[in-house]
Amino acid sequence: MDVTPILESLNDAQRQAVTAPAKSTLVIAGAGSGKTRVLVHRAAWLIDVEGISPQSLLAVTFTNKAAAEMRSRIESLLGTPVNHLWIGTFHGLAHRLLRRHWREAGLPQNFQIIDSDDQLRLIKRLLKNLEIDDSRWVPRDIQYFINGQKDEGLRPQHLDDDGDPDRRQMIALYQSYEEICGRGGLVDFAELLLRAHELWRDNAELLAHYRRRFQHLLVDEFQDTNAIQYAWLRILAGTTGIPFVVGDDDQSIYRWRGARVEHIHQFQKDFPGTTVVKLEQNYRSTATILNAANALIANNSSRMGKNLWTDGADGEAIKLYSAYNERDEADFVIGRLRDWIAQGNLRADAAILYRSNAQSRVLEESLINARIPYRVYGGLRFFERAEIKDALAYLRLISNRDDDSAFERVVNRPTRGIGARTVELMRSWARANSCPLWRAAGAIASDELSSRAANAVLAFLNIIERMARDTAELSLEDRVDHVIHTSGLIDFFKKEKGEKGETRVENLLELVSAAKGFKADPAEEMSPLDEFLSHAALEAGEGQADAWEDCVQLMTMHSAKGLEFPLVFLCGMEDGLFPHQRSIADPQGLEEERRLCYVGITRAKQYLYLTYAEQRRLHGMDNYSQASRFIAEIPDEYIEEIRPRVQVSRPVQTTPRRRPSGGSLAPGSDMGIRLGQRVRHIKFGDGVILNCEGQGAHARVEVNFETAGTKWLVLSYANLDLM
DNA sequence: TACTATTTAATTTTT
DNA sequence: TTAAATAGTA
Repeated sequence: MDVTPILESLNDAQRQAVTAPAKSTLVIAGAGSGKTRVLVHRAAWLIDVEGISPQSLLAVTFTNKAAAEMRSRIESLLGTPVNHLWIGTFHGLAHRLLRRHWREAGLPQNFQIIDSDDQLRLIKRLLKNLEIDDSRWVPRDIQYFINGQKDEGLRPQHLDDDGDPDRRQMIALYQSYEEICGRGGLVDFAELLLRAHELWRDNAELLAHYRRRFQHLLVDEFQDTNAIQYAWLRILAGTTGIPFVVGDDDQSIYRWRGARVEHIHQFQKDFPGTTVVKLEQNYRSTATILNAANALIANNSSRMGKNLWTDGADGEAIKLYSAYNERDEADFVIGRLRDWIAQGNLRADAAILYRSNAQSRVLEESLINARIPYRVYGGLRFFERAEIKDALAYLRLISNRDDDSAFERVVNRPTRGIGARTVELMRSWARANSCPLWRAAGAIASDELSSRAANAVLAFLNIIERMARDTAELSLEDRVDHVIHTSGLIDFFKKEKGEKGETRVENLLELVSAAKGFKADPAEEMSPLDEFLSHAALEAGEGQADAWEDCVQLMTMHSAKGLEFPLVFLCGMEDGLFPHQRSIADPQGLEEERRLCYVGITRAKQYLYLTYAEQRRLHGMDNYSQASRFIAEIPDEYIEEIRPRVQVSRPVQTTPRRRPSGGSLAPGSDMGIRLGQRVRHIKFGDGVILNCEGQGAHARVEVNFETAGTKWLVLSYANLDLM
């Protein structure tokens, strides 16, 4: 067997990982060290060299995108399509299992997957039903609680209230939520994982079957596994399965949604004799960038320990720009982008990264002014759009009348005279009889309702029944097409004025094309419709379609994970913003922020800019902040500070004239500023003016504050009071 | 029922 | 600031 194609392009460490003996292996793969490549080559190695059947391989990723990429790279490496190789997300694979074994899993055959939006609605409705005050019991908190428990593999009956009445209530709500889901055949994301785990736990034969089948378990982004995902892997591996997991403890940034880096340590305990391979050679960034990243992350405790290196050039120093405010910060970035583009570089090779989405606004405005095309990542995805979810809800009802979540969504959409009061009656009847809304609707229509309301309700029930009947024989796309028209959704959105309505109609038509392009897998034991609905829930689609044009990339540092760009800006490097205020107090939180910063820095291949604003408008309030502590954690030798281009530097107006009304300095005014003048700042307190420079809107003063130290402030923003 | 005024709160996000 | 949710009005 010629192993050259699989091994020739690998370095020693990568090769060691790829050819590791057939026992558990842990690969600690630093940023840009060829993590995916190792997984892909390992799969190829097992299949081609070790002669393992693709059937015996299970590859798990966190996103659909990563799964698709892995499959295509394996196939191109092997030079042939690989069938019967299971590659997917944890959720996708769990879903597959549950569809195959719905009976054993205790689910109805046509169970539906609900996304977090549906889940939240369900919880809100539940609170209404139980007449619980939703300001005391915040739906989001309850959702967080439920998902958190499920992520830990815990059912309500496993939970103890510890005598805490609040907790008891939470558990009770969890319980009620489960009942609703059970009644409607609804499965949320966390439930997919939990059920799949229980399926194996409680069915020895099934488990034995899958253990026999899947000998090799390949796992990507292992540092992001949560408890139930890890438990799922462990139960599948048993004592015979061979896990090959790849991750980077320094890039774990999803603790807040249940991910536990600790699994990396736990793994070595659970699988004694694990081969550990560290990939530390980086093929992405300059030495300067790597050194900075290494120095930063060294401030974290309990790491596996790892030092990225490159045999490439040092590259340029990291540039640090301290802006007056967020506008100035944006202008600075735009200036650099202009240079970049003028030098003939691709806009798409530049990325602006930030901690929170709200920061994109100012940057976007400046980009628009400068006429630089850009693309913001994140935001609503295709299958998450309201009109699409409406259409899907009709389809869900066609598939399953008991789906309360879908029922509530479209019962009066478009409006058909079924108001809040009528729905309320249905809810209480349903609650009293522990039955789905569909049955309740039929029941109250025949006695409790006024004839007008009853007619409206019956009309709705009829529409659904008729649609189900009339489309049963149609193809999926014709079915969708029929539904969006006869449901009245198209007409409803056509009436909506402005461009919004148009877009919504277009999106609905796009849904028909999506259905047309959707190829159902005949091997799956479900109807094409159910399969399409599952697909819609599990794969929410692209955020923005116009990825073609060459444009600057804007995204949060979280969404940048896994990507790389020749030119990167990390904006808003201020304490309070990054690290975020809400994480600053908690050591674990702070470490996670630091890892996020590490992720951000290591996105850059050649040029990295850090920028921060001395003053930033947040929530309509002016905030003054210090440079992020992370900047100080990077050794000076790697950083070059860029000073704002100062044109004139001379003292302004040395003789104080009459103060402006209120004693505060109006924007653009130079009044009252002289060296030695005592001033008071809303946040920094009292201080003395040491220095001034510039004029008009750009005039700045250096103030030595008694408690906050010396600072440069822009006069027109600082709102100093003369003392 | 639909539109408008008022209140409230405000990381990060994939499935 | 602003977006979303809620309350109040036509």
